[in-house]
Amino acid sequence: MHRPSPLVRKLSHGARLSREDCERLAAVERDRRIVAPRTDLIIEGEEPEHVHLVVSGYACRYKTLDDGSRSIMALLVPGDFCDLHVAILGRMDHSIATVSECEIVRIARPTIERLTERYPTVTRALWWATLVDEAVLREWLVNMGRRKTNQQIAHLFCELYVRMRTVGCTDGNSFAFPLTQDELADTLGISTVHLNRSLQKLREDGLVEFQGRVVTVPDLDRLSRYAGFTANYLHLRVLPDEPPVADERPRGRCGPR
Amino acid sequence: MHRPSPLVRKLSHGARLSREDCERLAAVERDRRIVAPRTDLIIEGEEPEHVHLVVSGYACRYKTLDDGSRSIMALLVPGDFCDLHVAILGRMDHSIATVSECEIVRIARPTIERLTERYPTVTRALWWATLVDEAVLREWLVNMGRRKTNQQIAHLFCELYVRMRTVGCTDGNSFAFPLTQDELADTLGISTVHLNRSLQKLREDGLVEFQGRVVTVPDLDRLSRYAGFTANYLHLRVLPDEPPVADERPRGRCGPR
DNA sequence: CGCGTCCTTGACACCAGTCAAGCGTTGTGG
DNA sequence: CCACAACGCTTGACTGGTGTCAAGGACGCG
Repeated sequence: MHRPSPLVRKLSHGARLSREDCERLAAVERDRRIVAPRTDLIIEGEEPEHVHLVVSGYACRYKTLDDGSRSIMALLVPGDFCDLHVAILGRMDHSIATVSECEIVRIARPTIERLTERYPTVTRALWWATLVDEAVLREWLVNMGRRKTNQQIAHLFCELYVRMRTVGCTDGNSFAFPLTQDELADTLGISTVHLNRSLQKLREDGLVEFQGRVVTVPDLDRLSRYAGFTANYLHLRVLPDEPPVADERPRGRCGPR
Repeated sequence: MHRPSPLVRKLSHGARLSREDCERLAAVERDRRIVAPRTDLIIEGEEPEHVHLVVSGYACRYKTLDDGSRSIMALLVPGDFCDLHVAILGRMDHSIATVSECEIVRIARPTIERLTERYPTVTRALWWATLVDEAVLREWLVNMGRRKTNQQIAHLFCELYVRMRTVGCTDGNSFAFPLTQDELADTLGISTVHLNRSLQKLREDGLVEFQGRVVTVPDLDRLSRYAGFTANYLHLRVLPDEPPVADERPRGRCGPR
């Protein structure tokens, strides 16, 4: 027996998956491909035939406005679907790109449909995943609207730490974080310069370390208190006290191999 | 034959509902109750037994932070579900309150489950509705992050005009908008004073009128261009050129009666 | 070695938040 | 019917957070 995939780890918080369910999900994940960093997977306006799933690395949802500014509306980590919704909505209303090098699974739409027609538990799990995505979006909205910059950054790091841990992609107190500061600024809705200075403040206060595409959170409790972070909106079954998995990837990578 | 309910009008953009489907949905909407303005329907942390649907009036999703500030993460207008997700996620991660006086339908969870088990088209329509909610959240994130205040306000008004029109709640160029400026500021993530001054600017420029809980958009095209608004993320089948419905409610109210 | 990408820093302007007061409207009770 | 209170909108003054522009520096890659 080998370790479960990020997807299975994540979905097991959303439904009680039988061993068969897990195997069905695993079967779907077989066809993987490596995608270079900063590569578009889907572009706004397309009507893709495949659903994409991140197995390792970071991807993001984004939109580019008329004036050239960019908004990153979601970070996709291992176990996250990129576009489960497109089967129903039809046309993409935003683009998706890799941030780091990624392993991506492409799943034909009929495969998903077959899965959801036959296995209600799997359906429920997928349903759950998209609802959690929605909850994350709401929290980001709160973050941008009503928290001050430092808290906002800290909050994002708390969230990512917990999300990465639930899919087994943390290494002790650290996790991979391949975004440039420009990209991070675009996800927080602030300017690069301001982000840079705020980050320095957080480092000075010993709340986070940030070097070489790896973020370290020395004391998650302290950072959470600082940011006003609670994991409730992630709707994890096993609460975030779940001990980090023992053996993990070395620095700068994320996802199983 | 009487006019379709806001819910049915809205969902018909998401799936090709048969007449029977429409009747099933209408049946569910029979048990209505009036709720006073500024009343909580559900509070963060609860595990409600019912799903709520807005038939008339405005409601909102919101969170209150530790420092007392409030963030409004969604405006719910006629035809919108408040908490379809709670059946799967279990616990509410935010609260929902009425803004104006509302007509609210309460639907027992088993009723929803029965509906979705038997009628795939209805299921698809509900699925679609929650995905549109998610798309709206993404657009709001863009709005807060990368548009300047005036555009941001204008964009929200464009969105609401189109949403209200698709459920038959506009009156020519006008629609009900019962939020106070404090509430509007909390949904845009800015301060009341700043909002007030920005609003005045929009009025001076003749882009929107705003009086007595009614917003008027004299020229939707102009406002859309100003705000950088496109309706694509609302995923409506009939594009927003759809002429406003002929007979409509008078000022200050919304929703059928 | 040289170029490009990303991070860092300084200077400066201005957008936006806060505090505080005034005004208008509404509704309620004497 | 009027007075008062409550609420929401508006305004001014002031401060500080945040964006912009620009330049320098560190690092990695070809």
